[in-house]
Amino acid sequence: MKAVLGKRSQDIVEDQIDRGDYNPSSATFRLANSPFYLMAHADFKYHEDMDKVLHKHGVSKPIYRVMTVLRERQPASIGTIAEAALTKRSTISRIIDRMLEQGLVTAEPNAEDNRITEVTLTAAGEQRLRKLTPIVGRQFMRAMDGISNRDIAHLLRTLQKISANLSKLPIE
Amino acid sequence: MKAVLGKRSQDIVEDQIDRGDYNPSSATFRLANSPFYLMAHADFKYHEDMDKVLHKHGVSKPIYRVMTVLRERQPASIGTIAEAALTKRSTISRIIDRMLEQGLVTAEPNAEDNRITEVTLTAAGEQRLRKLTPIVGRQFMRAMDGISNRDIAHLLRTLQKISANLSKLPIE
DNA sequence: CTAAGTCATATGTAATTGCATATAATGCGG
DNA sequence: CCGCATTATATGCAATTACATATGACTTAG
Repeated sequence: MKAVLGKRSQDIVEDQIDRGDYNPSSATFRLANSPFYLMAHADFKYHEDMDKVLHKHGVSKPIYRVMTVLRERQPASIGTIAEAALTKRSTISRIIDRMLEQGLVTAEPNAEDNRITEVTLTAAGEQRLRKLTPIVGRQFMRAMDGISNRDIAHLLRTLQKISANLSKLPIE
Repeated sequence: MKAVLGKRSQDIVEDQIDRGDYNPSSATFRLANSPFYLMAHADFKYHEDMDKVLHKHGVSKPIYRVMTVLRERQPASIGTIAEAALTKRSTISRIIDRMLEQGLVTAEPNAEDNRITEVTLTAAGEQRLRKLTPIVGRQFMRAMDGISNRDIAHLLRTLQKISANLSKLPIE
């Protein structure tokens, strides 16, 4: 593609052609400048410290994630939880087993469709979650130190666009 | 902190106090507006499709991640790879075993310090990586569709700040 | 120069996850 | 109303991961 008058060719390359260094297929690509690597890195560090604290309260990372999903919509089916928690259904099925043993949730068949298992937080589950919330809140504040709410809003918009793009039909 | 003349109090609250809805301990918090959930979601979707394609080429997600680390610095020790690949050392040790079986890497003890295992991509490993690169590149372009390079640069800066914050001393 | 301490990796074992499949319930075409 | 396809979950089994610990190599105090 040729440069257009009034717009530097560099801009055209950067904005519309190949994403330059950002593209993992670029010769000058570096992980430290890769959006997806940095997302994974930030998410990893965020949970790394937190998991240790959560474990002291008998809650693993996947269990915590299921609890946060249930906080928003209850009751929820195994499939719904799996999708929201980014985990396979069979795995969620077993995580719910562990949560049942701990008395954190109940699991009842749906009255209208007996195939569906409806999972609900128990009072104990709700209480456990409330206990953990401030810990997670502090970690969040720590992560966002020195970042304006305007920048967080911008981050959200970009991440939402990326998620939406990737929910369209896949490659190949 | 007091309001400063010339700055609306709303800005002060939004920029400096409690992060409002973004904070996981807020009563109005929603996963769909949570930066860390969205990072995990975007990263998950990004790899979900890609892994299927990579598997056809005999490369799993962790193996691919190790290869991208090695592309940047070679040779690299088990510990170095583990840190960069966000995976435990013992796990990397076994992943390298599998890569050795596939002839993707060599592993030699460091001449000066015999404890260290130096891992290097073989010619076959380099070739495999080159073969996969355009596939990953297409997935990246798909993810970033409709997002300007300016926004990507902004995203990077914010993610780098978050990572830096989380690399400081942990909570509790 | 030696013994204790530290460091890097490897490995035994247990737990977790995912794939493939089984089971059971619902929906639908005829 | 029947049988076949589909859907939701559960489970046997294999692979992966992590924790705890072992092994071997370097480092350093004395």
